[in-house]
Amino acid sequence: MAQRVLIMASEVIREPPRLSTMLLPSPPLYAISDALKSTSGVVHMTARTKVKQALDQSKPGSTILVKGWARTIRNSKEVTFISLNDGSCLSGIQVVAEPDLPNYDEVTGIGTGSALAVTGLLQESPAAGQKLELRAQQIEVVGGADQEYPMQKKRHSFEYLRTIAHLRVRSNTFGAVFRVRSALAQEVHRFFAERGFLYVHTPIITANDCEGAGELFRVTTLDLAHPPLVNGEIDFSKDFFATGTGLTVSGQLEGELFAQAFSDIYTFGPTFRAENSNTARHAAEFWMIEPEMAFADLADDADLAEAFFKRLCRFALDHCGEDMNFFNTQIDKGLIQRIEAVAQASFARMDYGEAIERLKKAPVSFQFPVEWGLDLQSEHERYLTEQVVGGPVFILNYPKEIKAFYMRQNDDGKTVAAMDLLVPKVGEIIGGSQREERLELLERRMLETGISSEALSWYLDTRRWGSTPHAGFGLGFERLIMYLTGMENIRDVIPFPRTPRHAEF
RNA sequence: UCCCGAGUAGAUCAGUCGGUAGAUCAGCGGACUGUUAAUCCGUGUGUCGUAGGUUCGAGUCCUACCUCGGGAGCCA
Repeated sequence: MAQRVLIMASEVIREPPRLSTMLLPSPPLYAISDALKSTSGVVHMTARTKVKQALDQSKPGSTILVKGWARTIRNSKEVTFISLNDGSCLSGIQVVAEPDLPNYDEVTGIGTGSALAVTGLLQESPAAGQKLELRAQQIEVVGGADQEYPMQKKRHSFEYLRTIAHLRVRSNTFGAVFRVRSALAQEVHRFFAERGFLYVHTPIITANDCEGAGELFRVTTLDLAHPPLVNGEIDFSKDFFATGTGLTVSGQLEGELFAQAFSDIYTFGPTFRAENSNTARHAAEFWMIEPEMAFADLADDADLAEAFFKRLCRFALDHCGEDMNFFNTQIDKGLIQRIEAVAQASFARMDYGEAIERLKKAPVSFQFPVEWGLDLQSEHERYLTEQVVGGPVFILNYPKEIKAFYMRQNDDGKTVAAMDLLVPKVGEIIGGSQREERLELLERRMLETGISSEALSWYLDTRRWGSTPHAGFGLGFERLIMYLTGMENIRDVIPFPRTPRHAEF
């Protein structure tokens, strides 16, 4: 029976759906074999093989079909070499074309960036540089590229490549960045799934601007040229949601609600901040991972953050080897050694008070003052993680005045149970806290900081009924990717970066 | 938003004392039986960011603006 189903399935793939079968669900279009899609009229007898598979698993002597984009073309009178890359791995496959091809003239004339479908014999390469190569029997120019193609074989500056973000993904560096990014995103989900964390999709559109994490982007359907007014002010009761709304700056508050039902949860989604930040570390749209645990305190929170961060380092080293080697040689010479050290390290933990003492005793002069009660500046954070500790360090228990209203107040009356994880080169990469679970203390703190308890009544309800000690943190996904790849600008680890004045692509 | 720097060929950059611009790579033409940032020969390439100003004369000096980059703040 199973065999019969298989045969039927293959028949479905070979033939377009007929009227008599239309009562059944239509086979998905993508199931139609590439073999039938050739526009040249020539039917390829082999299914497409990805370059990674061809190089890793295929045996010399087999005939395969690969499809991809030409990175470099080197031709001489009797032989032409094409490096074909399809994004499945950093390496391209070397296609060897000789004049016996019927369209050899066409092949020698193609430009960098052309899309090709190559059928050929996989064979061991007689020359150095690659083990295997593809001796072409047939080359179809699927999509040509002329000399206007803006990417050259030569190395380009990242600044220039940002202006062609739609094409830069075809380069070695950005191929590696986005393969690592994808692999790490999947590992984030695996990490939490293994620990029984619930993945929650918190809303993108929000009506609360209470967290103070940044300026909101406004979301509205009002006619901006003629907005409805009440007493000279815009009347948001006429807006789509009957209230002022914006894009979320954090999923944390909603994440806390879910933690009070599912115990351990996390969010992983886009976050938006309308700050006019012009730095290598800030984007207006970025992705953030925010776990939240009920029945947990600050130490549990730091434990989770440490396990999480080390796991991601280990994963990048073990499963993104080719791309990581590329970063280690081309982008950041000490990268692998540094990440290896972090993956094995025990992260230091230091109270804010001790950090201040250390900074005061430091034999260097800082541009900004060091005083208990003042926030740590970038230069201070860098000194702590790079000079004092020489590795990742949690700074714990900050003065309450410089931290958010929801953080749990410590018994000393001066500090809150906040933590920042600082790492060399990047600085702050994780920020988290134990949350204030005591209703009265939370309400008092909101009053002090001028946050409306009416607008957050749903948040306060979790403290009213079945409140638990709980804690969580936020990890900026792009900062993680920067740290793991050695890339120094956030705009180069996100596909189409949104920063002030930039929303193209 | 503040401070600093930059903007010259398709790309990366040089351009001296103020005298209307040059290198490399890419491109194009040719050569080459195995290249791999291929090599060799030949060849073309400019609103010098924009607008003013000083000057006999401005890529160069001055002013304003625009854009980009670095640093800072905000934070992840």
